[in-house]
Amino acid sequence: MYVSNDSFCIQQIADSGQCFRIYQLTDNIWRVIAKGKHVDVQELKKGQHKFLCSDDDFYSTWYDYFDFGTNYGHIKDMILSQNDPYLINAIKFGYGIRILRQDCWEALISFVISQQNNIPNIRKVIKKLCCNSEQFPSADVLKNYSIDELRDLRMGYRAEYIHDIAQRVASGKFDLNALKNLPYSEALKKLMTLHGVGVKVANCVALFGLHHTEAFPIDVWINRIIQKRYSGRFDYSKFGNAAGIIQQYMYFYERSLPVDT
DNA sequence: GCCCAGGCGTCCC
DNA sequence: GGGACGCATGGG
Repeated sequence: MYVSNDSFCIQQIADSGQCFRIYQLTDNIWRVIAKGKHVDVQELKKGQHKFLCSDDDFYSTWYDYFDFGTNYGHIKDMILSQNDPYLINAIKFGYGIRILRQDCWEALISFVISQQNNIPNIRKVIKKLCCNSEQFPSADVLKNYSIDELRDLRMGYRAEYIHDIAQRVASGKFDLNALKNLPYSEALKKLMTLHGVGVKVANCVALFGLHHTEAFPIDVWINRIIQKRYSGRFDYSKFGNAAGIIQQYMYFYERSLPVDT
């Protein structure tokens, strides 16, 4: 299945820090694991990819996952029209970034693990959590792990959070499915009732797991950008539903720059 | 040994 | 409501 799209780059998405289960197989092929299965994606040249799967599989699974129903060209044009030099450079650099439509549960657990952690390590822990399989453990499976067993997966102090969240979701005390019907601000509030989920993690779950693209997660990198490039003030709310996408362009671009620039 | 990484809960004011 | 602090782990 050939895909031609100027706003899609599998390498950039793999390195964008929004998902942790895309693995580089060769110099131009990446394996994407999601929804209990995988697809290998080959970059032929800029803006042109080959999905190594059937057309049926592409349209029933991966079209939605990679958010191909959204026109990122239009979103970029809207952002570019603001004439913000930093954002212009960020979009030029991260032209192939998109917001994936990930599973909410996986996003929740992944971003609890992500706190005070670095991306290579996050990927490693999640891989162990999945027992090297393509199936991300459900709440029903995770609830049976003891805190010590979770610690053995090198989660550190986050093991207690994961344990507690798995109990609450598996027991139905926390209704993950109900989250999907809530508007952004209410979903955020609900998420933050979970032990180990603060403002940042809740926003990541809202953005990557619930596709609330007005969410604007602020981690150490984004905070640094706001301090360094915007004198401590950045009004992301003016971008509305594009705020979360802008956040990804900024995050991806800043991390590519050499220090002290 | 130090500092940093897609932070958060707790304590204290 | 804000500021300091501890927290596991791995890499530079």
